[in-house]
Amino acid sequence: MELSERKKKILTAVIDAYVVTAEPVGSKTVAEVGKLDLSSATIRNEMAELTALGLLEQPHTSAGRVPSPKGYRLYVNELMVRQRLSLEETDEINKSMYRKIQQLDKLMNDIGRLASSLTHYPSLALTAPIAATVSRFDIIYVDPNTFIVVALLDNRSVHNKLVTLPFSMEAAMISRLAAVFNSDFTGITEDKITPARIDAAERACGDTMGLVSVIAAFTIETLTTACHGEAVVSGASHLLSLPEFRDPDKAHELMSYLSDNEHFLKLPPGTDLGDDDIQVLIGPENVAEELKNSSVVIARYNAGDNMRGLIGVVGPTRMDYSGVTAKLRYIAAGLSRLLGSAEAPPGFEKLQIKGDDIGEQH
Amino acid sequence: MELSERKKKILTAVIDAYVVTAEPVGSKTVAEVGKLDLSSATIRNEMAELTALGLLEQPHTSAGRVPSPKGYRLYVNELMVRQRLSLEETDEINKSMYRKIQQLDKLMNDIGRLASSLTHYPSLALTAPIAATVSRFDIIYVDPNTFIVVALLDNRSVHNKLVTLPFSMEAAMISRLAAVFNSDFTGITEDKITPARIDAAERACGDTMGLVSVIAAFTIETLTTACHGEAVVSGASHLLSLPEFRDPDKAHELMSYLSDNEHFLKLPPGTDLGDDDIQVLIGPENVAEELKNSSVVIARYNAGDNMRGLIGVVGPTRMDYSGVTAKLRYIAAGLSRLLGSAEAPPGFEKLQIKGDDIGEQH
DNA sequence: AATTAGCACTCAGAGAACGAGAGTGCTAGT
DNA sequence: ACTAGCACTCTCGTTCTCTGAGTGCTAATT
Repeated sequence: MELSERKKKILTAVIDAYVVTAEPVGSKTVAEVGKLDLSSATIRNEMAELTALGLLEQPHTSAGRVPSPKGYRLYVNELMVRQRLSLEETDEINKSMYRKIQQLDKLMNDIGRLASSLTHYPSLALTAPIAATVSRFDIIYVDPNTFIVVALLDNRSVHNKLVTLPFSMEAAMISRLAAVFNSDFTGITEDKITPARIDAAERACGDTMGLVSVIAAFTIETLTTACHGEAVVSGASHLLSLPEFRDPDKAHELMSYLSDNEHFLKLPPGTDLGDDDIQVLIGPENVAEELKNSSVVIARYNAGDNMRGLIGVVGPTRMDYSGVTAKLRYIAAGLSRLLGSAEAPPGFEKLQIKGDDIGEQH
Repeated sequence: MELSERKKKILTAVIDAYVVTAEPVGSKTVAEVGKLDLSSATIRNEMAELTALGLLEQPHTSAGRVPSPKGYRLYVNELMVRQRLSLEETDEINKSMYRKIQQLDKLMNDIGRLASSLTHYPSLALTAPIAATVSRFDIIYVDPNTFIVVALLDNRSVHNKLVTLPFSMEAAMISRLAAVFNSDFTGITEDKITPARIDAAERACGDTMGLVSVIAAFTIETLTTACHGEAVVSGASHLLSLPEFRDPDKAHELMSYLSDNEHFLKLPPGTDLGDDDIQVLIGPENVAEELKNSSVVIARYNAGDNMRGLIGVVGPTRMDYSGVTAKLRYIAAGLSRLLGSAEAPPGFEKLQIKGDDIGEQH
């Protein structure tokens, strides 16, 4: 069933007003802000019909109307104008994004923080789990008791571990270990590292001291954590300034849910983002009980096969969907662009420039 | 002025009761739980005197008494019995601590979470800034456009960076770079890496393509972040279950303060932990305005020269100081022990065992 | 037929009034 | 030195009332 143009306008007006005030919206208010030249009585009739359609709700008989989840859904799908960010906003995003791109491990944190401070909602930033393999091992001999294992993964991240031995060992062993690992442990996923394979490697190296086991264990650990995906939640305290969370119990419920970020690791596979790279989950559309009264907006970023993930915010169903989606879309696009350019990854030029900067500072 | 034994007992009783109920404590309650065989009237008189001494406070005339910060201070300094942890508790701590000790970078996070879940207060975990130097460089040639820089720091942590070039370069350059960096950039702190030194290194290597700059910049970055110290706050949502933070504004104030963990980076130098490795800051003793109504308990861990830091919790002044200090003390001691044993660092034996485990699983 | 003005009705929320109960300080008695 | 008793204080929860925003409906208007 298609809504009349007028009903659409009224629904939009109700949502717009409710988003800023968090108070039920009356017919009079709609008449004023809605830019329709109608009396409040006419609007009352229309609003009654919208309520009958389940797009609006009435907290109690003599109160104004509040958008229902279904109403928000319609708004998000059809009515919402795709907002453009102001120059100041894009500027701010760009600046924050380019600044800290260097440390990739800190990136998720920073992006989350950015999203949160931009939208004033708690944000979540997560990387999708992707099966990784080691594409190359190097083992650095430090002293007879110490060596460093370096593993270069196929997603171009580098991991290392310092190994200290309670006995000494000759340097030749190192090169044997490196050779064996490079031939037998590269290009395979974590589950392929079987005890059989480890045994074979031990024989191949003539290792009687468990060195192969140590390196294999490090490899397994590296691959699992690399695959694991990670979730960070930032800015949870923003919730407390929202009227819907003035009830400390409500706030507590959601915040404890958010603080266990394991919950969100399960998110990416389940959610299909469809054509657009953004998805809005309104109130009861969320599977988690704790989120049934809140909305989640997530945008996907996609930096080649190496790195994918989501960036999103959590807020009350009364949310500035237009603004939030615009901001998240922009951040995600930036992230894809920045990380995706595999040829000039985390900043060769930038690093060089940074070197120069330092040169001038001193 | 020395308090009579009886007054001490009464003060202790008031604090003990207030800690669990968060309600002003009346003379009758003290008479019951205080184990003194006195009538409430006598206790009333004593409590009046304690109030006059500023150790107790009265929210209003016809209410019971509440400990003042001064009262807590006295309690913490003299009255509090040093609590022993139960076997279950130490077990739990030990288990959680040994489990995840492997990934040193995740450690702070996990320890913070542990402290928080144990005490039910928000926790903060931070590492002290310590000047670091590189003790050894290695550069791994991957392909003509790619190499990996590995830096072993004097605190035995290893850092690396994958560098991708927009042009190709011969392998010989790599060894020259490694040699120069190992001779000229080891054992020096970040501020010694001057443009002059970089220029000299560039000439020494015959580097015209800025490779030295890239590596130098990486070194600087590594050293500064290694020095920088880090702070993580976990479990902030615990605040919301406390009666003193039922007022959302109060909760919001403290939580936003906590969520900006920069604040705590400044903490360690300022605070002198005295003889004992634990410190309690009660209410107004805190410098930060936002903490004037809360207490902070911090314990220091010290793992040799390589790693020092603090682990602490934030809570209302009404806090189970005895239990919290005991737990933090235990965690900090465990941390010192675990990290401090530089000879068997992040788990050689454990890793080996882990390898075996995996062997059996498959 | 669509819109509007008018009106009676509903109901949440703010404020006043009130009583109960916990706790106090003081006095007089043990 | 301690305690029993008592008058007094003050918060907190309850009840009650009143106000006002907002509604739905009807009758009038365009």
